[in-house]
Order: sequence, then structure tokens, then C-alpha cells
Amino acid sequence: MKMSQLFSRTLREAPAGAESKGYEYLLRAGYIRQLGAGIFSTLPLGLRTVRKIEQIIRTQMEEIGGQEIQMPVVNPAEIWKETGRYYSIDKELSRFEDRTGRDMVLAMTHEEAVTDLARNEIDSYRRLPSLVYQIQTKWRDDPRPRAGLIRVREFTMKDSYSFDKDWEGLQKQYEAHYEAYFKIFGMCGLPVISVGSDSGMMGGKVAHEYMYLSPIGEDTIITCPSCGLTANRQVATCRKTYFPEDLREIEEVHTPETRTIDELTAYLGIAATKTAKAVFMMGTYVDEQEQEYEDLIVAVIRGDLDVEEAKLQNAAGANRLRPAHEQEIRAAGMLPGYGSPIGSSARRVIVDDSVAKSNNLVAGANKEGYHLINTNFDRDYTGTVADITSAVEGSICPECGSPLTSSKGIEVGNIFQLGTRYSESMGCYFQAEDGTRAPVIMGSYGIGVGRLLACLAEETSSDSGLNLPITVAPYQVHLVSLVKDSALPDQLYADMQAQGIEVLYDERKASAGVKFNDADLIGIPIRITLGNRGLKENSAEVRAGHGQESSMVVLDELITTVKEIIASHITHIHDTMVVERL
RNA sequence: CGGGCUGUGGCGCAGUGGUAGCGCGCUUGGUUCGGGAUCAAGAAGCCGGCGGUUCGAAUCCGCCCAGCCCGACCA
Repeated sequence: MKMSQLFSRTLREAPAGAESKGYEYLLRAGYIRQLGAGIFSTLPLGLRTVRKIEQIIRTQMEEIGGQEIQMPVVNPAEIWKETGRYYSIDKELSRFEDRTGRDMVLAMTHEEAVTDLARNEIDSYRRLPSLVYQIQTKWRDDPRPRAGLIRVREFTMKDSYSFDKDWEGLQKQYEAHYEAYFKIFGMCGLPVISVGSDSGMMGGKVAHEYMYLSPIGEDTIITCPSCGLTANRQVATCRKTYFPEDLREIEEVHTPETRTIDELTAYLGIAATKTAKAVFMMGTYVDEQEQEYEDLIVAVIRGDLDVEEAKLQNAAGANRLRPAHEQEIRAAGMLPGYGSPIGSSARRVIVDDSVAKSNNLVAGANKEGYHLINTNFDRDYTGTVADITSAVEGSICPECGSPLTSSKGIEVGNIFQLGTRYSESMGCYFQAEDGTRAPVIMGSYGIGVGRLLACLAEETSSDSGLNLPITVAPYQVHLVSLVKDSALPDQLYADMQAQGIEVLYDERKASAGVKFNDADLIGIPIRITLGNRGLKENSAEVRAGHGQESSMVVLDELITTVKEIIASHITHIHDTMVVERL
């Protein structure tokens, strides 16, 4: 490609709002442009990279038996009603009507569509196991898109779906993905870790997320430096200390101006571990008639701990959670600041095991300025016991007892064991060997392509621009010509292309500084400079990689040398790739 | 959805009541030619939209729209 013909151009200054380095360079180098909030166009340079990422993904998916398909972005709402997600997902799912008034949705993922396919194609165990995948656009009307390509509304995702006759089969396909994902990210040059995760709106049981660790990440990852246990904070567990005692008589005490745990413990001169605090949320549920309704949830947890909302949502079986308003809490007979389920009409009470297994805790009396001492779960109130504690930096590892650490990460991929969540609700059954009918057991596996590019830009950028690895860089070689009145650069460009080398050729009438700076921004791995200096000695200047010293290579050996350098880049990627197995 | 900020040539910005400017980029020509050269001459903006106040509005007021940031939210 000749630079003079390249559709995009470089920007000397960073557009306002380009907060992170990776995002800034993707814009400035001309890989992407923003069209609206969370909506981006991909320009030629960016698209070449995206295509390379996609090809890496395809290779690995085919490797584990995947067959590529494509499903529509627009779905009839019907199938989303069948699984109930039409009702359980909030405005993030965009709905509209077609001209005849039929309900339609923009697919935010394709479990429904693929299950519809599967229920028609798969009728016998003989057709299992099976694996399909697609690389397709998704639309999610995120309430707050941000951070360039990290959190967008329209994006490209590789999503694959596995079908099996039994759980062993699913486990096998799950493990195949687990490993293939490390190869994919490894080939792209992005360091990731896998963490145990919440299955969230996808339903299902086992799930892993692939995280690129970065301070700009929005997910919190809890890690044990000692035994290696890692999990998304949404599901991370920690070892808790309990304080069982002989039960004492419940008693009301006057505790003025003690609306917080800090104020309460200071006033009473006790430890936070001796208190039980109540957290009030409104959960969204769907009734038999598929009507949404909200219900108050009271979460009771020991004062020294905090509630992890994702855990609470799962324990309470709610589709969504939001903080409750004061009137809603009062309506159930409780008082914020002095609240507890004791004596209330709350129907959904989730009690953390820290509270259930400790005794004689101080709790709210639902009366302004009063608390109850010596309250005990089961004796004074009941509820569902669950682990709803948020593991934090310094919490104790449940496996080995060491202190946990916390870090930030960006989710670039995930794998879910869906089980029969979709096959059952949509009637995707097969006939087994013994003649019985059983729901197909499914898995779903995603990789955000654009987000992967954003993370790569973040990870590999230098102070002067992008620096994508050769496996995904838009071109392998950047040929910078600084000579005039010579047919040699054109000839060299043609020769390299003929040899299958991907070349970006800067033949513009611009000063050397402009060309070098643009080359730095675009960040093609190998740079060849043709200048009068070198041509006198019949040689060109070759820089084998970002930040490396350049060396003079005689023209006769140039193409061979370049090919060697390309090969060594690829070898390096392979050698440094870390592939984990489940 | 709450809180904050910003919308002025392609990009980055200045302009707090008198009719729009700077840097970069762009066009033409000259001189340069290995790290964002230089000289000269140009082109390009209903100042986000609508309404109001005023003799007069980019500037003041109201409403709306869009984008960004923090939070809520989020596979």
C-alpha cells in the first residue's frame, strides 16, 4: 500500500477525550474513528489488524472442530421471549417493531438464535458433539460506553456454541476452548490470565473469563499470590472467621446518632465483627405471567464485611438489583441506619454465613436511635444463608490461607458451561442411544475482537506510537523512501510484494521527519529506510523491530533478510506463548 | 439514571454584548530534503439546534441534542 493512497491519515494531536495511550494512538495512527458514543468505524489499517486477529481466531476454532456460521443481528423477539431474556434483560437489549408491528430485538449475543438452529438440525445423539462459531456484530445499549474501544455498544465478537449429549462432552469442549483461547491471545501477543467468573445473564454454572491485567480495567480480580487461585471479585470467596458464643438474651439499647457501623462501634466500644448490618436492595423478578415486578431484598452481613452484589443477586435469584429507596425500606417495617430484618415484614432475607455462624451480634432495632444487642440468626429472624461477602485485598485465601491481592483487568474473552438453560427453554432435545429424549447440553464462548485490539494497543504502545506484534500488525514492513529521482524504491516495493511481503510504502513528498513520525505512530514492526546515504553503498537501513538499532543491509540481500526477520518475529511469539490447560 | 465538564474551519484551542481568531493540517508557487523545514499567496466556520432577552448574541436566559469524565449499571 502506498501511503499517498491510504484512506486514513495520521493526527498530530490527540483528539479530545482520548484518555488512554492505546486509544489515543489508535485514533492518531488512523486505525479507528468514532462515530457516536460507543460506536466506531474501523479504517483500512485497523481493519487489516482486525482481519488478522479474526484469522488467528478462525484457525484455532477450526483446530478444535468449530464450523463457521453466521447468524443475523436482528432477531424476532419470539425466541428471546422463549428463554425469558426478553423480559429479564433491561434496556441493554434494544427492541423495536418491524413494519407489521412484530417485536424485534438487536441480538446482544446469539444463544437464542443458535439454539433455534440446533433444535432443527440436531435430533439424534449421532449429530453430537458439535461446535459452531461466528464472528459477528453485536449491539448492547450499554448505559455508559467509555474508554475508546474497551466499552462500546456496537462491537464484533467471536462467539462459539458447543452441543453435547452429556456433561463429559461439554467438559471436553470447554477444556478445548480453555486451551485454544490461550493460543489465540498468545498468537496476538496479549498476556492474559484466566479467572473463575460469574455466569451472570448467560445462566449456567462453570465459567471462566480471560483477563488482560491493566490499571484501566473495570473488573476487579482477586488473586492468591501464594497458591495461584484467581477469580473475578464477583465470585471470589475468602475464608471468614466466625464468633460462635452461647446465646444471650436480646436487649434493646439506646444508641443515638449511630447510623453507620463506624459510629455504632465507636459508641458501644465494640468491634465491627460484633455487629450485623442490613443492606437493602430492590430485586427484579418475573412472575408466571412474564410480568416484571420488584421485591425488597434484605442482605444481612457482619459489620466488618461488605456485600458483593453479584453474589447477592444470585443468592436472591433476582434478575437485577438496585439500591432500595428509604420509603421502600420503611414500607417493610425497617429503618435505614437502624435497620434489621427483626420484626420486619421482609420476605426475602439473605444472611451471610458470617452472621449465621456468629452469635450475639448488634443489629438495628428499626427504631430511630436504638439497636438490639445479642441478636441471633434463626432465633430472632430467619432467611436464606449464603456467601455474599466481597473478597477484598487482604482477605484470606480459602485454599491456602494466605492474604489475597486485588488487581484491575479487562475481560477479553469468556467461556461458559451453559448446560440446558437454553435447550430446555427452547425445546432443543435429541434422542439418545437408549431411545430417551434429553436436552442438548450447551456451552458458549466469546472473544471481543475490538476489545482485544484495544488491549493490544494498550499493552504494546510505546511513547511514540503503536507497536503491534507482527502477527496482527496491518503490515509487516514499512518502506520509507527518502530519495528522489530514483526508480529503485518503486522497484523494491514491487519486488517485496511479489515475494509475498506485506509492505506499507511511504513514497509521499514529505520531509523525513514527517515520514518517520508517521511510521512511529502506525507502528509497523519492520522498517526499511531508503536514503541517499545508503544507496551510495547500494544498501538500505533496516530496523528489525521497535526500539531496536537499525543496520545497513545491501540491497541484494534485503528481501532475504526481511524474510528472516519476519520469521524470527513469529518464532519469538510462539516461543513466548504461554498455554495453560484446565 | 444521578453528578460534573465540553460543543467555535479537518484536528487542537482562544474569544464574557459591537458582527470570529490562533497553531497544526489543506491548496498553489519558490527554496529546502535523514526525525513533524521554510518563504509567499490562498481556500475553508448559518460559533451543536430551537426559542427568548437586546438596537445588536459565539458571548446573557430557557429548552433540547450530542460527546467526554465520575458514579449507578454492565457477558
